[in-house]
Amino acid sequence: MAGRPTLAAVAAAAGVSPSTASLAFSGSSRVAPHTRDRVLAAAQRLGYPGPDPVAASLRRGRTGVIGAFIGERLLYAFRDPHAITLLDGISEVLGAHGAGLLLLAGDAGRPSAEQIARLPLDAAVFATCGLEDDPAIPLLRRRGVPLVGVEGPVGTDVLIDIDDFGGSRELARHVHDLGHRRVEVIAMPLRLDGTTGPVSGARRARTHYRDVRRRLAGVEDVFGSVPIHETASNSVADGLAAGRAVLGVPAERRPTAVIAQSDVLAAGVLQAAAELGLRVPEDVSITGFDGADLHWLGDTRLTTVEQPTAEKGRAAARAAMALVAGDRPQDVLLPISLRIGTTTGPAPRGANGHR
Amino acid sequence: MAGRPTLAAVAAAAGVSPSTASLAFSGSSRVAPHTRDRVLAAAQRLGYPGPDPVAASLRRGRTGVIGAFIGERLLYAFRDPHAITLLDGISEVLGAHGAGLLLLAGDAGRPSAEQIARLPLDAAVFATCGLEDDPAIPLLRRRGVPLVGVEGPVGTDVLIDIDDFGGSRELARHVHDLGHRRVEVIAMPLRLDGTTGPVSGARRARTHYRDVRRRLAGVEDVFGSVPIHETASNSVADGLAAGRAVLGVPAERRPTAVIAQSDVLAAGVLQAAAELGLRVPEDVSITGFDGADLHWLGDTRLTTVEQPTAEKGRAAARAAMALVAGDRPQDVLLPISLRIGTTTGPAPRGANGHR
DNA sequence: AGCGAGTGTCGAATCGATTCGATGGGGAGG
DNA sequence: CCTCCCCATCGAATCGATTCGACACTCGCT
Repeated sequence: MAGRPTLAAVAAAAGVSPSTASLAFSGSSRVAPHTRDRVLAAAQRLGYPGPDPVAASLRRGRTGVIGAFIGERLLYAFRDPHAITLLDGISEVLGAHGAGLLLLAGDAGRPSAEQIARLPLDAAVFATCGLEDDPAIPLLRRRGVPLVGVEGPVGTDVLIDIDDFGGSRELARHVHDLGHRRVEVIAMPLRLDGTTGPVSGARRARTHYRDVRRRLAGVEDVFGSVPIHETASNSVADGLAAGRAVLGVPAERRPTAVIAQSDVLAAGVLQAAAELGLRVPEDVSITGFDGADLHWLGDTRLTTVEQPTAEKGRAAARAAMALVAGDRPQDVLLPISLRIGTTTGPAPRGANGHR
Repeated sequence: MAGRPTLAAVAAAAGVSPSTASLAFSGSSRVAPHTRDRVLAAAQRLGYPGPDPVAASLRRGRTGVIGAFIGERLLYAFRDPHAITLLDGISEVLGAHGAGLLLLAGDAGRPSAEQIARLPLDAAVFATCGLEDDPAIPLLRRRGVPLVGVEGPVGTDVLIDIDDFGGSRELARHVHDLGHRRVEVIAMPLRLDGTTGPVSGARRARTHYRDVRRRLAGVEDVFGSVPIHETASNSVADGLAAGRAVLGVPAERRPTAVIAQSDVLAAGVLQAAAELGLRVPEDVSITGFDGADLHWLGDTRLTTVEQPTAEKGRAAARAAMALVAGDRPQDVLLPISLRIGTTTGPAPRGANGHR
């Protein structure tokens, strides 16, 4: 009688069997109100805090915990409003189901195998990491953990997706229609190795992230091969650095439009343009992707591809809950739309000469 | 033999007892290398993914999951770089220990009691919610879950704290020394009821958040009673709204200095000042609190009180791990320091008349 | 009064691993 | 050659609840 009271102790105190006590706590209608009250009173008296979640999980086979993988370290991932909104959507649905959200981030890139093996999970969502062959996937798969992928990884049970290619192409066409011919793409990391700068064809071909690859393809579908500048991570700071590199060149070599692969990167490029005294969109057009809420931009409205980020999160969470329940939910393809803002305009005259 | 293989099945296949197989997986030195290899080979052969975490948790009495309470909904909490940095610090330490971070947010303000009762937790950190008497605290306490508080809640086992009062007072003194006499505070929510606008004495006295209260007291220690404008949440948007209200009045009633209770709010006030054509710091001085990394401010360096946010998170996580291990860690008081930036300057002449 | 239906409670098996104390065998020392 | 000790392995209890099928009792109907 040293430790915390158990359900058995409560049952004994209430003069019922453990099974009845359990029924009383689970709110089953098969127990008489009178009996339930007696059990609850006994629990109150003994200071019993309710059934032990771990024991219940073992027996039930479900823990009520859904894991969310974020490719990077928390600090970096959450600099991105898009990632936060996505996670908020997930959290919203999970909360409504009484489930918990377990964050899986890594010190050095991703959660350790040990961590994955030791944590109780009913299902996992690959949220902000489009790594196509994340090593965690087979690990979890072997453990029988249902997997939901968001816009990226392969080998999951369900995929929540958007038309990256189509959206990117539509955006590129808009830029093309404005007369731009010298464009440059500022890309999110193509692989997880910290490389930055101009991207060679070989590296381009070995792009590790599906969303990155598809967005590139959309642009290339319109412009053909375009110069790509890779960033170390998807952040304003890296967008700024890339923007400086791409825009800080003699005017005749400077692109007239910069297509950033995310709004966060675009925000950095906007900063770089401001630093260099370039007017947007008169001197240079800048586009993003995501339709994130960049509150600090003030009046500037970024031309971007808007995706229903929160809904993407919700859909992912719903799919995860469905998988846990044993259903086989459908893949989801969410609509996206071009949003034309104030950061794109006609290409400057005479700027479209040779390159 | 239908479901996933169990440790017992592996043991049988390897020709050893379950206990030995368990030892082999836990990496105990008490098992012969030869035997371990045999067990591991059998596991490989059967596709055994390693010991079930839930069963292990039940037996061990520990789940390896630490909960983090964030007062608000994810979306709002993570708009604040300070909150993210704090959580990153927590995540860093937990990751190093192979523990997981379970996010506890709420649709409507906080996690439901049901959720708290059902989730497996070894300990919990009250991270970004300074609510002094959060109803979750007694709930968890009854369940025997060790609690760590960050700068706020009472009734936890360990408190990770900073000197809000001292820091705020030092900041206020700096403002006072610059000659400002007409100052106004823009406060984070005093209570969780969505009220905004000027704060009455009665409401001031019923401040629910400890950090808010202490920061107020620091200012009042220097300036005496000052007008307070309460915001609906700690966000740039609400800071902007408050800034408009406070600064958008005739110059003779306008404060010469605005003391915002967080950097995020201050960022909003800066925006409001810009909108109203007020120069900072010539026309109005603006201060923040936290020392967050507001990358979008460009050259503007906010005068603020800098706190070691990441270290606060790490300290909280270390305390949580220590509590789980059965230790009784000490409370932690972290140092803070005034950081004078470019947003404070001498009070405009002749502005300090009657109010 | 007898029978069937329905309701409330109970027993016992089960979820899957961990761990302590016991046991057996082999090697070293006398 | 015998004994003592140590090390690797094993048995069995345990963690705390859930759940299925069985059982007893009551009520209603004929």
